[in-house]
Amino acid sequence: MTTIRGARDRARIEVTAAIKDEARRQLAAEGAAKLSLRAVARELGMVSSALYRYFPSRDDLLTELIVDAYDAVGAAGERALAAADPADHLARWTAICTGVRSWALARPHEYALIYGSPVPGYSAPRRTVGPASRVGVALISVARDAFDAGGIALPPLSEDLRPEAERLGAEFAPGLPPEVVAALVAAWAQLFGLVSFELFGQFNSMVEEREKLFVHAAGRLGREVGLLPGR
Amino acid sequence: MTTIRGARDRARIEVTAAIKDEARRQLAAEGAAKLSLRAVARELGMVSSALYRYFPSRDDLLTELIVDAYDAVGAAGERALAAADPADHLARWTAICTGVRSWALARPHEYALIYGSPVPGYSAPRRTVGPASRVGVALISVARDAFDAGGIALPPLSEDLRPEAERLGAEFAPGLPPEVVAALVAAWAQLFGLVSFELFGQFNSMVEEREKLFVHAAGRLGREVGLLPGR
DNA sequence: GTCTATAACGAGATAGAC
DNA sequence: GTCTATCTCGTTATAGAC
Repeated sequence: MTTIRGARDRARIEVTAAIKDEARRQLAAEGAAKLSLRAVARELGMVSSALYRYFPSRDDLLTELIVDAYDAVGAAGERALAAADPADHLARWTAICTGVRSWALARPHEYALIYGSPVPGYSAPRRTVGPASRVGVALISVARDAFDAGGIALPPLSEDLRPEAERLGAEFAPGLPPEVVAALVAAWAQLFGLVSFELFGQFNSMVEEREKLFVHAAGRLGREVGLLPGR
Repeated sequence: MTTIRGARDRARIEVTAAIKDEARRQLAAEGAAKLSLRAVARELGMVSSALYRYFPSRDDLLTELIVDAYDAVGAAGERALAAADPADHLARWTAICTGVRSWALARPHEYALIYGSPVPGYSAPRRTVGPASRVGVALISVARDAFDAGGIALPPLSEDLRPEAERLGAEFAPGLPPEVVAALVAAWAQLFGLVSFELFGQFNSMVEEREKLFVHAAGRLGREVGLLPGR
């Protein structure tokens, strides 16, 4: 898409990356709420006003970090999915889940940025929505493969939730029955509940074997969506 | 527990409450990372050094807010449980879940304080552990009632997770089989995944009927733990 | 055109002397 | 407990270097 034309463009890309790297360091040290353009500039030996050539505002820098984080966790899930046994739908599902978890454990502050408390005063713009859905899209793709390969059997949905599930399915997972769509949305949120509890310390001095518990729970989530192993 | 002796104690209690109220207001406006004793004092017309007579440090004030929040969400779950049909185990489970969700929707910033991103530089002391487990204890009690009333049937646990589940069960849910214990821990985390996704904006411009989806998912969580309706 | 630097604004936090 | 001097912040205007 973007072609690099010369030294000028290359320098711009490098400086942009340096700004984001430094911003991520501050994210880890102080949290997103205290991310400051001035501190980033100071650390890079620049003057704060120079940053505005690269990011029109502090919120735009935040948005870039958020989009990058969503893309990174999405890519981690997709990579894990690509490496899984293509014939085992439940294994593919669990692969996405463990891919997400591994990424989160490796980059806890970026995880907190996107799945933790909202940043006070910041409101995410539309362009975060697409990247934010990448993990969900990957989960949907596994459910669709399993459905196409042999159907998925789930108990019927209650009448009051079916219209919503049908609407969601039409928009995000066309072709999948509403029972699966409802289970998918719930499993999607619940997956991140497992990761957040581990990362945010709720399991401290309680759960020791976190990976084993996670794999177990992720598998049960897959079954909730109707997936069966080895099909 | 604490007996109120006179006007001095009453004044102390009132000031303490006023400090916490103001701190909670700042939590909502600026986030936990920016909670500042000075700002609280200023807003109350006090001088910052005076606050140290009530809270030895900013972290102690934070701890108090965290303990209060855990107690409040725990009490909300327990209250909802007490109001549910005692004969319907699945309804009792779902009652706890909706009680937690309602509390979270009513006090989103206190929810974020305890279930959102960790506060940079703050490390929760031991005394938060007890209050933090109240919701979990309520969920366990429902599972125990159902188990005592007629047993719970779940597929056996994989060998590599069983020791951990047995250890957890011995410590937190004695008498319950390890399959139920593992399901309980996972469901506990997943419940807050559902609430966090709704509260932290992941459902924005996506899920509309959030309560309906939540009730559905909470019921499925209860079934994952082995609960059946009306028993 | 592209970038950086200087300076300034209004708002707010902070440290220390008193 | 008060006051002040000095920091921080995001952001903008402007001027000049490449």
